[in-house]
Amino acid sequence: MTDQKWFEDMEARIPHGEVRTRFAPSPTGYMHVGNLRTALYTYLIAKKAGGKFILRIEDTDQGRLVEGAADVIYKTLRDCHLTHDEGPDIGGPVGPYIQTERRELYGKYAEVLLEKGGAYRCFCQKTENEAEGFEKADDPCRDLPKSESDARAAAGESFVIRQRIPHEGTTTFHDEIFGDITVPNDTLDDNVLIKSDGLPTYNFANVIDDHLMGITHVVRGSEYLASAPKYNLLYEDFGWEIPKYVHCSPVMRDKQNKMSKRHGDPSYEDLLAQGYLNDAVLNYVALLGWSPGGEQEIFSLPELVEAFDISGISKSPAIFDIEKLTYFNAEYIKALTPEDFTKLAEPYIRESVKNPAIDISLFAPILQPRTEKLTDIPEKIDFFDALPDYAVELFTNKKSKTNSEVSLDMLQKTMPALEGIADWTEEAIHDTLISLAETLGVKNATLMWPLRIAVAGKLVTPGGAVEICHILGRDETLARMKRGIEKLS
RNA sequence: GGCCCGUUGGUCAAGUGGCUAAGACACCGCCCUUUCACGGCGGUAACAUGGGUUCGAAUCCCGUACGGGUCACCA
Repeated sequence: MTDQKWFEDMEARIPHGEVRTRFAPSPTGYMHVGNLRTALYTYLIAKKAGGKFILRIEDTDQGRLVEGAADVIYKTLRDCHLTHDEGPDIGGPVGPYIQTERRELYGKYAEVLLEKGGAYRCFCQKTENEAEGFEKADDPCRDLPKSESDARAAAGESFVIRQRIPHEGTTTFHDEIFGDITVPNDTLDDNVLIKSDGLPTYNFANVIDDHLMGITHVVRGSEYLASAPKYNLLYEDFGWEIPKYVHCSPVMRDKQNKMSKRHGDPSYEDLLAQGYLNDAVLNYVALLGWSPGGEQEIFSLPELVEAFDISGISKSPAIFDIEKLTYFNAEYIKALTPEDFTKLAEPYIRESVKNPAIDISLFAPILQPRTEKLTDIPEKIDFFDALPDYAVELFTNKKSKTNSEVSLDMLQKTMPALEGIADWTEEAIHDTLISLAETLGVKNATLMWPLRIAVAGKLVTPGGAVEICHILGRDETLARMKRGIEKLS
């Protein structure tokens, strides 16, 4: 096959007439919150337009390869239901979808650019102290005659391929979020396109792949805003259509710094481990830097697809607020069916409640309305397995009108009542206690407070005395009350 | 430092020349209650700054300050 034919075939494969977006992470082994948000927006733009969402792995940095990193990406997308239509794991019409598997292709396009004059070989060796590189005007290779350049390359001399950027004029590009941006060309450097190991840099691979994959909207972090003019120049050199750019501002940890693993900020995986639900994280993250305009805040993924619009993305960076995430999480937990809640909460419940006699489905009603994070659960119910050694002072509560004597009295009168209950149901316990309080002429709290303290042994409990007694079972309840009476006597 | 970008309450944010400047989280108070919580009700709190333009500027223009990005054979 001639090269001409090869290029024609490549072009022929490009899909047209549909919105195509791509999430193009480099495989680092974990998912940043900011990355997740970019993936979400990318997905939403495609799906809102009925288009395709594509996954491409950008692994051209051989020095940073991480074992199994791509799997983390697949798993995250799957868990978040950001289903891609094409990608390394499922294939597609414009594959391969991993850049290292496309390596020879970049070389061919670089040759084309060399031919067109949009790039040149640079034979200068990189040195540590000259990390800034040569001033482009001084780069002796920029004006090397093509014949000499070809000869030295043929002779096996090591080189990189650099983009030849005009010294004069300005370049303007349009971003969907920031609008038109114009920069003087003399502030742009002749970046390396092909490294000496033959692999492309991000700057080149991106342009080639986005074109060959028919990408219509390039969604990425705003750190690429500065190099966007160079990409435009590349598209122009090739005579290719320029995609729409969507540069998203970063997610920050505070006013000054981006969120980062280094600073100990949580990644997506960390958040899950901290007891956050992936749907809640996704919902929160969607609203971090994007506003639907209305007052709705809780959105399912299909609702996000419906509501999403690029014009709602904000220009300025957004600070990640774990407290608001926690609020979303609590809302999502409350919205769970009791069955789903129990299933999700089981491992956390079992951390504290090892007694197999206790039916853990009983916990949903008391835990679900007051659980912000799944990891809060073990501490909340730690008294079920073993009664803590508590202070008698807990029996004293002003609002409930209780003190040691009152509590002792209440406990002693409550015991026989509970012993007499036929069916140990929540309703029966409740009714028995309420009518007893009425008979005794005391307010409900005066009766309930000492009971709750006696059976739980702590001040703050999920649920009230009735629910706790019910879960504990009659024998354990009575045993704990007896301990309370002994304590008070 | 050059170039580019941004700036509404503590945080996320609505707002596109007519505002008494939404809403949410957080915070505070009150109510309810079998504790805490949940729930209900209410409250504190913002247009970085100086000049223009205009009958009128959070909204348009210019400057200043502050913050960010970028200037790698990393992405």
